[in-house]
Amino acid sequence: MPKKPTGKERVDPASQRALRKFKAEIFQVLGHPTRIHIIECLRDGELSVKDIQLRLGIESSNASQHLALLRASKLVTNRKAGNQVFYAIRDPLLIEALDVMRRYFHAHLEDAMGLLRDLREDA
Amino acid sequence: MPKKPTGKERVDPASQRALRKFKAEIFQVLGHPTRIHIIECLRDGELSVKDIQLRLGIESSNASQHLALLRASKLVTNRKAGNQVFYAIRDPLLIEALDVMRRYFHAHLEDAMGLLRDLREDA
DNA sequence: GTCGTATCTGCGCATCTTCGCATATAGTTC
DNA sequence: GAACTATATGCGAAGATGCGCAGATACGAC
Repeated sequence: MPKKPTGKERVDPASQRALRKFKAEIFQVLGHPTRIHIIECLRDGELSVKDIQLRLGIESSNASQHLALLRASKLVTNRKAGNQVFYAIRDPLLIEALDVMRRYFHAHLEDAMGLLRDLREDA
Repeated sequence: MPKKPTGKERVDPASQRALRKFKAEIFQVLGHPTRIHIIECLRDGELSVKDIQLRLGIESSNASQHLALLRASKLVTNRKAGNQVFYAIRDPLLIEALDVMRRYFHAHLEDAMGLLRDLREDA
């Protein structure tokens, strides 16, 4: 997609709308603490649903529902192995993007919650 | 503050939970097409509410509500100038983060193609 | 086949979101 | 002061979301 130095690019407005909707859906999927937690757990490799459920301390149905959302938005992949299903982050680019977001979060933590000034993150 | 001196976790779980909640709130604010649109419009500089409302073609109350959310989450700043209020992106780091996300979005545009097709069929 | 475990899905309920309309507040101009 | 524009806020309805529980499905062990 070449960029035109002219003022306005002529792109189909419907496509623009659809692209924004697509972006918003991705962000919305990321917009829940449990799903953030799941993705953070998957950062270092795949996990079974049971693993995730135990780590987060949630109902299995709840885990399933969140995983279904992550699956539907193509953020994760699922691999069936015998009795269980293993989930993993689909594209390492997502991790990279989240790392940049993490820089933003930490730069503005104090704005939103001054109580957590002593928060540290292990790299 | 309950801390685990095990060496495995260096941050207490309550803070971790709070941090995830904070991240989720930011993502959720980004998780709406209208707010995505507003931020994209503000990319190149500040705009008044009226400008935004006209560009997006939405009710002024609707614009105000979305801007209130962006304001509450500290993603934008608002500057009152006489009769009107100008909004701007607060931290260029957000733009940087969104650019990385954009790379992710474009890498997975195929996933969005289904959306595009559905939208075209509606129109 | 039966039993036990892992995962998913349907349902009901409570809560949150989003929109437009109406109204309120602030600033400018006369 | 009145009249006008620009933003913000309250309200209510329609829809979306999240949770736990119960039930369904799939797989392995026996």
